[in-house]
Amino acid sequence: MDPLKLDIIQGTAKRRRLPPDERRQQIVDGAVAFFAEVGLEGKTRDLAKHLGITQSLLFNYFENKESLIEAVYAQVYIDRLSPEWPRRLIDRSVPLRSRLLAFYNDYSKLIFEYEWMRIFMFSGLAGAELNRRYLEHLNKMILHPLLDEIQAASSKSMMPDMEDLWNLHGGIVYIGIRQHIYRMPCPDDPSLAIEHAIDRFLQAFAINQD
Amino acid sequence: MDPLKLDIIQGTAKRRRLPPDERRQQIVDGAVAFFAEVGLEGKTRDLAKHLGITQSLLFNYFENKESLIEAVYAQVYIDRLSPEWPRRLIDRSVPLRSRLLAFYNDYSKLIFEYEWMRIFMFSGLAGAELNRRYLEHLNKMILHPLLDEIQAASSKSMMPDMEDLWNLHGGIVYIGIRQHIYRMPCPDDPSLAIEHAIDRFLQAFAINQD
DNA sequence: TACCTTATTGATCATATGATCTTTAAAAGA
DNA sequence: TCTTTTAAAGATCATATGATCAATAAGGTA
Repeated sequence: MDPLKLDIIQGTAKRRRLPPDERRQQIVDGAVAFFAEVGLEGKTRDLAKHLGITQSLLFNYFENKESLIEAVYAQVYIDRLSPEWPRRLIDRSVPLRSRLLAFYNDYSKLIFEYEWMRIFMFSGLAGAELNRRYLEHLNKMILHPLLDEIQAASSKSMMPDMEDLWNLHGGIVYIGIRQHIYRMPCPDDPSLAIEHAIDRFLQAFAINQD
Repeated sequence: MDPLKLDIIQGTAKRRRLPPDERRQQIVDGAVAFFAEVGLEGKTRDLAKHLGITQSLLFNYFENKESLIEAVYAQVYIDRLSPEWPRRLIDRSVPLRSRLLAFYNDYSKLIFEYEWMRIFMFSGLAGAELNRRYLEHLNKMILHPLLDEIQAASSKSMMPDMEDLWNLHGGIVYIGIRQHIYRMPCPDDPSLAIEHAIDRFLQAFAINQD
């Protein structure tokens, strides 16, 4: 076991000086894990204990609890939506099915993480502005272009609308909700379920599934 | 405006005696609305203010905050899963599609309620035992029988598994999540989206959609 | 090694919070 | 109208919690 960890448990840990940037990052990392576990109303004393530092040290790096949570949000939300996807999703040199599979397999790897999933849900329930912005961004940069692609590829007699696409999206995201919010047993690898969901969707709109 | 409500706002409300059963129910109803809004860590003083009573009165009716939350859980969870559905879902005198439509239209009416949706999510994140039991019950009494029905109706070459059914279920439930957790604009009536999702599902498994 | 800078600690404050208990008064019955 | 019962309020307690600040010591530097 890490000797520092052992010292913390035994209460015999010596005071350790870290460069401010490093300590700050350590606190944010710990806060992400901590708040993902217990929610954003988790107590600063518990977080400090979890980190093996004093509670007062937290306020040396963050003005108050709110700004610490802002840093947690930033760490969790930043770069979740890769700027490459909007381009790749509309690249018609690649079959639509391949694009959908590639996107949702990448995307699920990101959002099916314990910390992301739970902090997203906690912040959503709390009505966080960042949450709202994220969903608007997802809608505008991913889902709308995607709907255009799917509509372009589908037969005119049965075009999907945005609500249909949300259904595809929601069915996939729900795997992560089952796993990390409800802690239900789930497949280790969701890619097969994702593939099937995408294929059912494409089939319904008579889209070539080669 | 309700004169009592006005009195509460103006702080001129007179003390009102209610029969204990009635007051208790009033507290539980108020607590459901209150905790759905702010989460289970909402403060008893805020709840009391919301109800127009003193904070101490809460503890006249509930031993502690935990037992009040238990009462909230009970009110929200009890009778959500009608005992009729397991029977109706396996009634093969009715077409499978009709059974699915009837079930999910009924079910969505129940779970797409603001209070239910949010308290379910709050309690899920908190790891409440009742939440776990509810999902096990849903799995055993609804989804498993449903899978049997769908498998019996589908062509042998492509049978859905439980993960496929969770995908259908999740895609539908996600409408409520978008609406009440993320507060996104959603269709007033989800029945069309539900119908389309069910039809895509049935089509994929070559099930008669008459 | 001695010194200096400053990261970290420990003590402490003000307020918030769940819970308790005595006092008050609303409503029913004599 | 007076009395009785008890629902409800008001005062209060013990602890929890976010935040502050002076004291301390780790680790680099001369």
